Amino acid sequence: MKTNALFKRSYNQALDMLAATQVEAALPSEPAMAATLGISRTTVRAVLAALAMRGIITIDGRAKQLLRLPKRNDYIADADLEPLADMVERKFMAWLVGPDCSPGHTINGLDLARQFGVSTSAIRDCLGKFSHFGLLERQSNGRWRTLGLTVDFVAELFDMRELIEFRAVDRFVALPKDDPLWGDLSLLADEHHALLDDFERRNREFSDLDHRFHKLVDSVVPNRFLGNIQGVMSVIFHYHYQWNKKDESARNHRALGEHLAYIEGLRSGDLSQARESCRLHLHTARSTMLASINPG
Amino acid sequence: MKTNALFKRSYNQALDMLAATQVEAALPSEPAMAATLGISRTTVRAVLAALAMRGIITIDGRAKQLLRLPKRNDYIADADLEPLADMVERKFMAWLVGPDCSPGHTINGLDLARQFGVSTSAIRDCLGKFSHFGLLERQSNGRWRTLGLTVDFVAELFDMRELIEFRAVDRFVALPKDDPLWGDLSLLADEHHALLDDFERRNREFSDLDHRFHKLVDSVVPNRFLGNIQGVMSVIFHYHYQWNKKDESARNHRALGEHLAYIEGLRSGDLSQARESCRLHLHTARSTMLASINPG
DNA sequence: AATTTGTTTTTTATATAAAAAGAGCAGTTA
DNA sequence: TAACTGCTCTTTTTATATAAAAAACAAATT
Repeated sequence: MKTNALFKRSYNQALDMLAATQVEAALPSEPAMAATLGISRTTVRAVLAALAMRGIITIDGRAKQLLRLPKRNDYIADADLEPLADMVERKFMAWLVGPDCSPGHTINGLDLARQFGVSTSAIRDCLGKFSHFGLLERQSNGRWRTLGLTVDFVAELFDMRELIEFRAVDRFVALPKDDPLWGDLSLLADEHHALLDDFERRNREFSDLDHRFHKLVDSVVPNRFLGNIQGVMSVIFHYHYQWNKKDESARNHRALGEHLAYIEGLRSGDLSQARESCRLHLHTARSTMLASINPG
Repeated sequence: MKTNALFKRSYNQALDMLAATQVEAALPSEPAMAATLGISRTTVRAVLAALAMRGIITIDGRAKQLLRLPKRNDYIADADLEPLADMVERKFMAWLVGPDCSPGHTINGLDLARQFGVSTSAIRDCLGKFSHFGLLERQSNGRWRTLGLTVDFVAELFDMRELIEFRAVDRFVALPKDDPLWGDLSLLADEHHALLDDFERRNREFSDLDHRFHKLVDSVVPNRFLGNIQGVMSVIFHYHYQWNKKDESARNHRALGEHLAYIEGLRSGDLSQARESCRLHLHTARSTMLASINPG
């Protein structure tokens, strides 16, 4: 049956909300809570019922009241709060780059299902997703073969990225000076400087900033296929950098500088300067990725 | 349970083989038949058992003999020989461009399953596939929304195609003169001329030739993400042109001519000529597609 | 009259079950 | 001794069943 991860997440969120409420205060209506939590009223009602059962609130028709502030052990342990598909994806990526899987390996879905503690359906969905990402191949007999996170794969991924981003740069430079994107770019530049100023403490925030910066640049050429490719890239980057913490700080510092040069290139209005600063940055990113995949 | 389309196809193929055999002749071994039909011995045995049951052959250990030649009604009707996934895909594409579906429409998986006469799992797989193709979108509440085969979609599809093929052209022109691809290109040019010479009768063969031509050009820049995009394109083209037979002959004739100019452009070694002939052809393809989607 | 709650109906996500197809082994035959 | 058959075990594919979540509806309250 379906997992109730949504319920558990919402329950904990509701506890957070109650923690900021006065005891004996009246609680908002069900539709209001549903809107706040971004879930359906059905789930809100399930959460409210559970809270009442635990003695945290009382419900009498539309009179809902907070009886006591939530305590630490009222929360549902976050062990199984992750959506199933995310968990499978995470474990699968770990398996894919781990020692149990070499490129060209034939995948045994049943075996993976047992290893991950999920049903074969979940594995099937996951395999389908990654095959669209080009990490797997479906053979004629219906079996799956890994292609692996190889040097070739990364090279092709970056080829595609460069193709797309170079075109975006061309369009970006040509934007009229009153386009709102220039303002967004300025804000991002400020964020870069702020991060540099407090780099020791905040360097881990770079990953998010990087994502937003490239997303902004690419947004001048909206294309849903590009979205797909960016999806692959963020999955790869996400897992990749999770396993390669070595030199993370130095890497981020260098990238920050390159971003600023890239932003200057865009602002200069000079196409060749913009292209060159973009090329430099993407080249560094490619080398970093290749070096950490192939550390030999 | 799993469909036995493979068994049925193999059974009919076996009948074809038997039709070319002498009555009372000894039949090949199971492994031999498995290799010939490209299936496992398990399925061969199921087919042989069915043939024996029908009195077409006798089996006694390894002594297998043809009793009588197969007749027309020995064949399994080809109604359900199509793999399930293909059938669902076909029906889904038809539904997607049909009157029951407008862009932005929320998809009811259960309803589609009933309409198509398949289980919801099959629909789910199909929706997953098309979402990677950018024709559908998954909403936060887990529902699917159609984006539809709109003008925007086609524009983005062709943007991507042009981006990829222009780059391929650059690389193609720079190939050394002894590269085997030049020979392949010559063969394709010959096929184009042969098709033009007998255009009245054979113009329907253009679709296949078109596919092979572009595949050859793009093969100079191997990239698995590109393969994904080409996958979308062939699905779209396949269904699109199936429903738009109008002006097909004239369209194919024009494209043949453009292909030949394109081939000349590549052979000339002159980059700007190659690019221009490519641009012209892709531009025509784009207009044709847009015109037939938006006939108003 | 506009919300809110209580209840019912739909729809989705996942596990389970079962058929189909593949893989492999041991004994047998040519 | 090399290939073949009969059998068993494994893996994949699909349908079905069921819990979770959403949506819709109706009665009640402010």
